[in-house]
Amino acid sequence: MRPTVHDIAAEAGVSLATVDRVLNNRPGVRSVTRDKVERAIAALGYVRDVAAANLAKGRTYPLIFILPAGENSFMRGLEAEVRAAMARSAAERTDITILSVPAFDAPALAAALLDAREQRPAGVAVVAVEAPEVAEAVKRLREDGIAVVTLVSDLPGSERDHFAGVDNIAAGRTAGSLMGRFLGGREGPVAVLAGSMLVRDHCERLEGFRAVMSEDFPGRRILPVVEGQDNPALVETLVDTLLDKHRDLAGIYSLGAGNRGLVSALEKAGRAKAICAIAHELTPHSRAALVTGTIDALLNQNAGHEVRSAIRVLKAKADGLSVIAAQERIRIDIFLKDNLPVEQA
Amino acid sequence: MRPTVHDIAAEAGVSLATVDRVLNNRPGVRSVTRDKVERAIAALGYVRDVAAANLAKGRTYPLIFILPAGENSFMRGLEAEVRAAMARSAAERTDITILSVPAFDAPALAAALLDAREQRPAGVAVVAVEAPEVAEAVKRLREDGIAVVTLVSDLPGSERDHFAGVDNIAAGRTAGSLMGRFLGGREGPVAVLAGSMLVRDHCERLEGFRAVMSEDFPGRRILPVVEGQDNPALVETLVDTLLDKHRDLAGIYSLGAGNRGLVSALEKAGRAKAICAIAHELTPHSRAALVTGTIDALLNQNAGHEVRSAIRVLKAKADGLSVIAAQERIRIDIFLKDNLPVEQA
DNA sequence: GAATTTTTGATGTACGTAAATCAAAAATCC
DNA sequence: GGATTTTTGATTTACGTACATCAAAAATTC
Repeated sequence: MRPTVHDIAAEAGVSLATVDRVLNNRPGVRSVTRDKVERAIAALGYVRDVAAANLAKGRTYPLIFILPAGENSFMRGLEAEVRAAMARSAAERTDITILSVPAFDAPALAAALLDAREQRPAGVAVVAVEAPEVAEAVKRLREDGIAVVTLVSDLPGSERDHFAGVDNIAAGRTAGSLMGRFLGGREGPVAVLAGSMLVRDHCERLEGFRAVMSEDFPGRRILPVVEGQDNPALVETLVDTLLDKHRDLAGIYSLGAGNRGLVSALEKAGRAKAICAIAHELTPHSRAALVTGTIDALLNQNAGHEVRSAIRVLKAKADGLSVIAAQERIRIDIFLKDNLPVEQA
Repeated sequence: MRPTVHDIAAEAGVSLATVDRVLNNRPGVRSVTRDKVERAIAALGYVRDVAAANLAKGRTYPLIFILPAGENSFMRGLEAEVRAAMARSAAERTDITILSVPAFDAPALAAALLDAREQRPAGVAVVAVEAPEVAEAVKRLREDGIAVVTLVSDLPGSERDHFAGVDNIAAGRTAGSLMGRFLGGREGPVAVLAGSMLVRDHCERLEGFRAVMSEDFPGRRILPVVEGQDNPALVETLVDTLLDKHRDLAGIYSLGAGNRGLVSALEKAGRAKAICAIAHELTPHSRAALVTGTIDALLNQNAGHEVRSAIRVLKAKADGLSVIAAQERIRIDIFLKDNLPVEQA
């Protein structure tokens, strides 16, 4: 059987109360006694029963998630995952609130962060927009002892505790590698479609993509980036123009959202099969396009994993514990039509 | 606050003892009373506090993992993950034992299963070899009320409770898709290297690979399968022969283990860059080969996920609970040199 | 060495559930 | 309607930890 506090008390020859004082860093223990207890803990290999401890403490973690509003499928999926986590809140001793802010709007985001601060949560998870006022707001939260985790899109240089998201430079590189290889010897330039250069994840994907293209496929011409604001209608118009202007277009890398617009533009023009399209995020729309062949490969970050990781990290930080970075790393999934996960109900 | 058994008792107007009888299916409750309690549970949205319940029960789950012996890197990684789970056993209330059997040896595996049965565990996880005697042994375990999960390689048609592994047909299809696209218009046949056709996972990968090649890339010639027994030395000899015999070889799909042999044969022959190699499982060796470019793509199943899923399922089955299949689905990871996870310490 | 402060022990309650016992009440049978 | 069986209530103990209180013992100070 696994040792308990009683066993430690017996082993160390002290009372239960003293063991408790040592375990929970309560004052009033001589250092010799403390040593005795710590030796007993080490000797028996005692580990606190977290379930029993949480039960006794009855502690809960009030957390706030700040997510962009709008019809972006990925973000709505992310929100669904947060709601799923809310359903588990009883078991996980969390108390989660969702705050919605306009997409790509730094002032609104900063205001929402300060709003969140008023509620004195244990932690805040936020899909960041890169701006000084946002970084400043994050700093204020941290000063109040509120843990802050950036979600999906990071805010480097700020004082956030952790970033729960994928390595977007690697994602861009992967997209570049796939694009280069899929195109093989085929002629023609490649277009890049982003949401907004205000968010870090998009910038990084672009950086990674360009790096691989120039290193490994230097002959391929990359057209200037087009920003679609993650808005399907705008994206469709932009792609219409691209297709019209570049009759020899070989590939499109869509590194943001708004895939619906991309897909309908390609299909409308009858160039879905001819053009190699690589996009991000597995949503019902992008999934369908992958199956029909309009999209050739999808890079995905698992929103569920990201949300669960953010919660784990926030709880740990709120308790002043460190996290095992490797364990919280979010992987980049690559989906072809052949390895799509079965659709969930 | 979340409702407790006391709240249900009050709401239903019965005693705590009666609530307990209903919750734990104990006898001696009239159906009218049972209904009353169940309505109260539904009305209050009561969910059992699993942590508290486990604490009170003090239940542990004795589990046995049966793994193939030998120097197969993937299997050793799998074993390491099982050992990691053993380290967590206190927190998870499991008591895990590992049994090692020779690889691809059905009689030995069947004997090990019956051995495991003698220890009356709550559940057994096994890397299956497909043979009637193995299926028969699994049946005996199930008759004794022992939960059985196949791990990595399945045993379809047997009475196992669950398969914790990837969809290997999809994995083979994915490999085929990548191979076809990476080769593009390049000339030359493709070789296929397996471990043994005695294990289901290898058969299925081959099936998926051949299906995609004939559907999507019908012009490409696929050479007859070569079996390397997951043995690096044997694999190297076989690949030497292949390279010698087919001077125009365009690609190699290695669907089993023994990547070390494949890599050294390719590099020795100076044809590492010219031949498109797709292999399975991320190990230190295959990782290095991916970085240098000898291997072009790696398909991977995350051994840690598989082990943890197997344990969750075994615990649930031991308690007679059902599992959410979608939640236990293991994904197929695709790694290129650009999206390799950072090496862990 | 007496007074004071610090350290330690003993004990009890709480968290939410499981499981058992015994008595009381209600339903069923003849 | 009395005897019997079934159902329900009341109460207790336990799981492993947290946390509080009060008294006793030990160490420190003057």
